[in-house]
Amino acid sequence: MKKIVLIEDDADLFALLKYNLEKEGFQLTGSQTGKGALELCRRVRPDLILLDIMLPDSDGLEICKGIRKDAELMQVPVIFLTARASETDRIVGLELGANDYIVKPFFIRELIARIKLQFRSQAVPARVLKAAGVELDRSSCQTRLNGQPIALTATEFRLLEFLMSRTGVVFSREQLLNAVWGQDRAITDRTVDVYILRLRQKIEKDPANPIIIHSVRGFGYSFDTQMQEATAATA
Amino acid sequence: MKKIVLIEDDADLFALLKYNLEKEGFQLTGSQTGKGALELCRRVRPDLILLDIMLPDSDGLEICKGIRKDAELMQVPVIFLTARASETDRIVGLELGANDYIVKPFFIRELIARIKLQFRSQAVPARVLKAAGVELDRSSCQTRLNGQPIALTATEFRLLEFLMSRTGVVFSREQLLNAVWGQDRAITDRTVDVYILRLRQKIEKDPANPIIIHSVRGFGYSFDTQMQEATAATA
DNA sequence: ACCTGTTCTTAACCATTTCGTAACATACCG
DNA sequence: CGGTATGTTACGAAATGGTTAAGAACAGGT
Repeated sequence: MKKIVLIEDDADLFALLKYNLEKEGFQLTGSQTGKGALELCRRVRPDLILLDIMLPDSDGLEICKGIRKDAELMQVPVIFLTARASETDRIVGLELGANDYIVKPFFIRELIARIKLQFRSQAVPARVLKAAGVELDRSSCQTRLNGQPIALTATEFRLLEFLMSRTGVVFSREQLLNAVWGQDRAITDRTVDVYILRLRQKIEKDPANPIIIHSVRGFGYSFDTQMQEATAATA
Repeated sequence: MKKIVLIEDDADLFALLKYNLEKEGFQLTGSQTGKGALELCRRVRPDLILLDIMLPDSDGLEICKGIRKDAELMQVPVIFLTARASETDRIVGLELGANDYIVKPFFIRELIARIKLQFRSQAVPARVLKAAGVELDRSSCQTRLNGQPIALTATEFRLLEFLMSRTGVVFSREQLLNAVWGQDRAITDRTVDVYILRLRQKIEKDPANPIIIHSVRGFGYSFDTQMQEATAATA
């Protein structure tokens, strides 16, 4: 659960924001004065700070400067709440390290959207396909089976990637050739069989009885973890 | 000078934005269709992308997905231009990697503020890249290995810098040439190999068995300290 | 402008790995 | 049983990447 610190002197707005943000699932701590705001932040270690720029006893901009100087808080995103659009220039122009701002009056949903934006852009988009114990990382071109790295050649990797990107879908050899080998190739469709074999040997527990990469007679192949065997199993 | 790509189908708005953003000192390229937007971005290498969400021929959200999948554009901030506030939920909620959005109609100054915000928050981190005992200082262009300064040529430095700025990501020779040598070069991709070799000789303990700069056969190279060698499957 | 040492880029060679195919073996189906 | 689809094996061809060497381009000093 994400922790947010709110520094806002207007009691009504403070209560309104607290109510709505908690409803949204955030853990809210706050202060209605600027004094001690920094100490509060250091204590709480929030994931985000909402900072009113106009405070009766101190300046929001000063507090932000303090945050950026503090080694522990340096990285925490700060969203300013400002009363006048004309202030945005100061917020953005100065080297304050503000991450965003919002002009009062604003819609709560707008604020929530901007809060989520901060959390989102921090998260590195995972480019990993995962299914049936097989992990395929598109950025590092690595493949793991139950955590253990396995060596795939480039073509094997691309084929597996394509199959895993649409699990459960059966592709004909023709389609696989187009997708993995390219449109203007000149190779036999039986080549696909060989690569399916190689993949099975590398990722199936029992390559002779594949349970991940299935053959669909007359149609093609599919990566499918759900598929049930039609024939009765013997024990 | 910061380069911005603008994808906006409304000709009037396009012209208005182009005028104002260029006046502000940005270098603007753009397209009024969604088609080819990705190619445009790849060619221009913008520092920021402004993307209308509603395009006549394609979906801005799809373009954004494409941007996030492209290794070279992955990190470029995207600001959405949206016609309705209700769309913001989609922008933020989905895993699109939008960095900000602005609801039409908007004040130009507001947009400019948000653009600067992106550049600001970007500029803060990573003056020094550090990994696997390699320290690379972007401002002084100095490199150290385990504290000891090592001499890199300009190209070696840029290549290492690019690889280190995205550790774990595999780049093709083509991508590295684009990123390090520039898009309108005319050199063989094997040149990359030679530079990789030189970097290895300078930073790897055993250049013949590199553990920092990895070759990923069929794909390219990556700077990766985590990578574990995949052993051939044995029974 | 000239010299000089550095850096850049290419070409070539070589060891390996990977690719694609044919051939053979086995399974499935009516 | 015959015919077709798929599994498996083995092998030559092709591609890939590491490495070396050498000329071209460049930069800095004089």
